[in-house]
Amino acid sequence: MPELPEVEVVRRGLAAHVVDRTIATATVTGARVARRHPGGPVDLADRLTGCRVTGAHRRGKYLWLGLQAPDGGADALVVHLGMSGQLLVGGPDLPRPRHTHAWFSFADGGDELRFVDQRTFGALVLVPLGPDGIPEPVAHIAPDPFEAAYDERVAVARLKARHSPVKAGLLDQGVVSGIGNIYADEALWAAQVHGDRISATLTRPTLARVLQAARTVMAAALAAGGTSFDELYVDVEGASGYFERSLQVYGRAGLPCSRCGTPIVRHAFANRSSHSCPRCQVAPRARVPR
DNA sequence: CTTTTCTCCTGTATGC
DNA sequence: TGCATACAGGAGAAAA
Repeated sequence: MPELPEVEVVRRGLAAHVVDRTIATATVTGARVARRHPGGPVDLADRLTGCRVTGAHRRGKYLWLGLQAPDGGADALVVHLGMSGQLLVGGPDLPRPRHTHAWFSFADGGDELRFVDQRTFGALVLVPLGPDGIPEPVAHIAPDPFEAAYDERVAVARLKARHSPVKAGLLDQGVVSGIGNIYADEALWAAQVHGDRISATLTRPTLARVLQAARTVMAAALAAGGTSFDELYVDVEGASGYFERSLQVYGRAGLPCSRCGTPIVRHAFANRSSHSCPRCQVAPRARVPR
């Protein structure tokens, strides 16, 4: 997290607050935030200076700002929020939050845009934007369920080809993008499928049901402004969403399943945790090593 | 080639 | 009170 709904909330904020403005100065502190940028932090800041922001875009959990460079070239500032990244707008006279790793002022003298990231898994990259409109750092992930380019049959086929737990497939951004640990658990609960079931052993209609559940739950979360456990997951003005109160399994270990009353269980999954209803979501028989 | 594990990071909660 | 440890987890590299 932040996952697709939270990233989309941020994208909408950028569209409202940053698009059609021109960057006057750019500051990027430290190498880590620019570690994916070939030229490093100084090059990143230099190339942002004077750019006009032409649009705010998203695929899955990746965001990018379309940019018109002073020389007329089309670039994209690709942003991944990682675990704790935030894009916040704030007046230039207001103190920047702790863990602000980059900030941009605009020629109109209005609010700055700040990239704040406590756990530093987030990253910024500036790349040329090709004619297909998808920046190179985003090209390796699959479309998310809200894009016109999304094809459910393709996503089902990819899941059907995997010999791994279906939850691992949902989390693989090359299968379908935008889903993280929270919405994977929520989608599997809604579809009444246990995440440890081997993807290839599930029927195509079942896999389609899981994907549709993921889309439905993420749409509901977006309508609620996203999920916010604390101040880390907020929109560009720092406001929290309220989907947390609608979560059915994530973070609800020991609490009754809203469908059947059985206590929700939490269990280890790939060095993470999964949450499920032991009655609604039947676990696969443990594979016995021999 | 596919799948799993490891690693990056900091604030908060928990246990002794 | 102080210190060690666990946990949160996206995604790419490394290992299996």
